[in-house]
Amino acid sequence: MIQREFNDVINKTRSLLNQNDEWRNRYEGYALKITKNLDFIKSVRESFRQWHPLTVYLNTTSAQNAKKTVVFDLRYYGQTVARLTGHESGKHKLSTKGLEKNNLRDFDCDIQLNGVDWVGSEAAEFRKYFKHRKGPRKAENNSGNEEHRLESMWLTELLKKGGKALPHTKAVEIGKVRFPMPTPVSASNHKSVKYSGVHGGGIDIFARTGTGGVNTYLCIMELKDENVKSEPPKDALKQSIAYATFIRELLRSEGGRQWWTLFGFNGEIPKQLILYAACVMPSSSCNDYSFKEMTLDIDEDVIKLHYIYFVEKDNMITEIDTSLKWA
DNA sequence: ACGTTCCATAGTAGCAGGCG
DNA sequence: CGCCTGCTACTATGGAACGT
Repeated sequence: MIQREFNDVINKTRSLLNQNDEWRNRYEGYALKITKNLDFIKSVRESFRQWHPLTVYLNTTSAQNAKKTVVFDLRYYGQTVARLTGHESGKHKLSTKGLEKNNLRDFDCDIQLNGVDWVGSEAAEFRKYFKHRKGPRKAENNSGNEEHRLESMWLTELLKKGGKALPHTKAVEIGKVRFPMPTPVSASNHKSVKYSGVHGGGIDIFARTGTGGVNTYLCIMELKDENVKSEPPKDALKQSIAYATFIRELLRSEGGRQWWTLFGFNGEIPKQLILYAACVMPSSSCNDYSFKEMTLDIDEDVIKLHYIYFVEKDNMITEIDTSLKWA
């Protein structure tokens, strides 16, 4: 029975998280530091504009270190092409250090920036280059990047102001910046979850879904760039269930209350926490609907399973087949 | 009816590009 | 360089949708 396989993932993940509990203090520290820096991060983010098609990301390390300056990643089709260092003074700097090789290889971009002014002509030149460049990476070395592209496309979709493909679903951000949520477990090999400490896997797409109040749930989505027999939806789901299990344990841990706020909620954590775990995959003949409405228990809390099968053209979502009730 | 969160729409401000 | 114009990221506001 497939439900048993899913429950095994939960039990395995919980047991790993109990055997290795270094993550508890570590993640509590993350939440404390990030919360402390949050206003600064937000103020820097609001002090400059995001230039389409470049998008701004913030990682955990940078969020923790963001006291006087904050480093954002600037990504193009999901790939980092530059770093923006925001300063209290508003004099932000742009640098391509360490990224030049791939920028040239993947995007034919030979512009090298060494901490130039964000408002200066060199930075403008750089933005302009990507603004006018058409399409993602050059095809000959695009292997491995497809998932990044789709992830970025989905985040853009879920952060749109209106007319989004998946209504009432919004990506979780930190200080109004895209934030890849880390975990201490690796679940990318669907056959076995393992504990990986600081080198754990990240949640592909982390969102809130619902219309407000107790009717809004965190949704842990695992994105795949293919939907084929060898890597079917249920394997992606197992991955999202493992990460959802971590989020459940995190929210029930010492630092849980602060994470709840960082994730975008004002109130207390509900007595019964409901988390959604979903696979996000291109629609194909392998679409699986068998786990629709399936609910898995973690003590008093639950994980509800969902699917999101989509059709995409030119980096835009054109069709959606989902169990999320808002679509 | 209230509280919460997301959505739609209109208005604002800052950038890019064109032109002299 | 400075001015104008169109475009777009962002903000503000009011409303919708849900459970309690």
